[in-house]
Amino acid sequence: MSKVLVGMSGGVDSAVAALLLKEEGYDVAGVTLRTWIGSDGEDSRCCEIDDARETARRIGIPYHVFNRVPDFEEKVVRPFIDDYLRGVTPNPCVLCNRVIKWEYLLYYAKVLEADHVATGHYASVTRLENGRYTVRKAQHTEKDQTYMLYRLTQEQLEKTLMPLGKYSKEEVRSIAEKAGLNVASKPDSQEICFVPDGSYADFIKKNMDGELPPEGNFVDEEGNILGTHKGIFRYTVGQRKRLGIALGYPVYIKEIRPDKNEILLVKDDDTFCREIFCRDLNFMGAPEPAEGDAFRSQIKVRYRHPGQYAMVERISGDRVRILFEEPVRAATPGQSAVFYDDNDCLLGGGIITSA
RNA sequence: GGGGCUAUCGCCAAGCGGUAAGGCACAGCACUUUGACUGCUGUAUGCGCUGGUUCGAAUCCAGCUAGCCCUG
Repeated sequence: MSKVLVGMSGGVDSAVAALLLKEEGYDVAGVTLRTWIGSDGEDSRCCEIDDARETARRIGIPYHVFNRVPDFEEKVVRPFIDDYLRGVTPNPCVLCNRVIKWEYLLYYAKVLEADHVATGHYASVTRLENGRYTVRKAQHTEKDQTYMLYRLTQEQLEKTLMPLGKYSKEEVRSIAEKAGLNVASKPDSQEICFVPDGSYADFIKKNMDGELPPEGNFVDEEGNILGTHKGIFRYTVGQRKRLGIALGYPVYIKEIRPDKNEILLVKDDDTFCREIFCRDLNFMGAPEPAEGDAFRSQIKVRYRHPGQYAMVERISGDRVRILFEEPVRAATPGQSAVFYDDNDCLLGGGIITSA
């Protein structure tokens, strides 16, 4: 019998993933990686251990908790803070999946002699004809989570099971309910797990070293000063709210310029652009393209983005140029551009450097 | 010194005697395993101040105050 380690967050999704695998006949064990301890001593929302343990007991599987707090701090939280301080908008979940979740899930799978790891992501692991592993978008596309998974390696995917790809959120909840799991109606997780109150600016102030980034100017495209911003780490491209500036019409952030400590504001239509560049590439369904090669692909520029067609051209070892067929809104440095084929399979992706 | 104009929510701004539009900003909620976007809801018992006319005034009248402009 094949043994599988299920990463359990304490939420419904991973609980049902464990349940389904158990029903399929796998030898299932539950694992929670403890990644964060809130300042008030509470567990972060990413690892509500009591709920996970209770669920495991209910399903009748062994359950383990492993401490990865220091790793998470170093590999996810630190870069998150550093990015914001340099005027870049990070996506910690994308990073965490590769360097924490899969990294340590697989490590413990080896220790516990499990053949597979599994999670409650809404996505399916698939092997393409070319022999490569990839993830396919969830059938219920509103919940599709493949965007967050694009950094996973072939080695990680090879051993991964995602049982929820065919299910809708409603079905998952109803399965949980039928099984008598107490997490059945638990609210969906949201926002950054280590910033539960959603106020990441306060979080950064509390956790950074050194001086607080200074105030600076909001400017328009002609260089006119429109107002004062409260430190670039508080802002992101495409942002409209909380600028504290009243021009009579809404304005959006087009660009954050750390070198001048200024922020460029434009009218809504001007947040669009056609060309962006990426680095830190990872190829999944697509084999590594040679330098100079280009392919057409559907691209998501943020988690909730329907996707738009573009040509992706590898312009150097770790750099790609993306030219959209239609302008894309508020592509943001630090966020990821993720490539898909027409069968909803993930081809690869990278981190946006400039738009 | 004389003449003129303007004073309505944090900003802009409708209103022109009948019981305070709207935009921006702001706040809350919804949406969301990132940041955003978006949507919905809320926000002046009061219209520079003091009197007066009127059934009724932000809207008419008088005085005062402040700012702006023109003229000496």
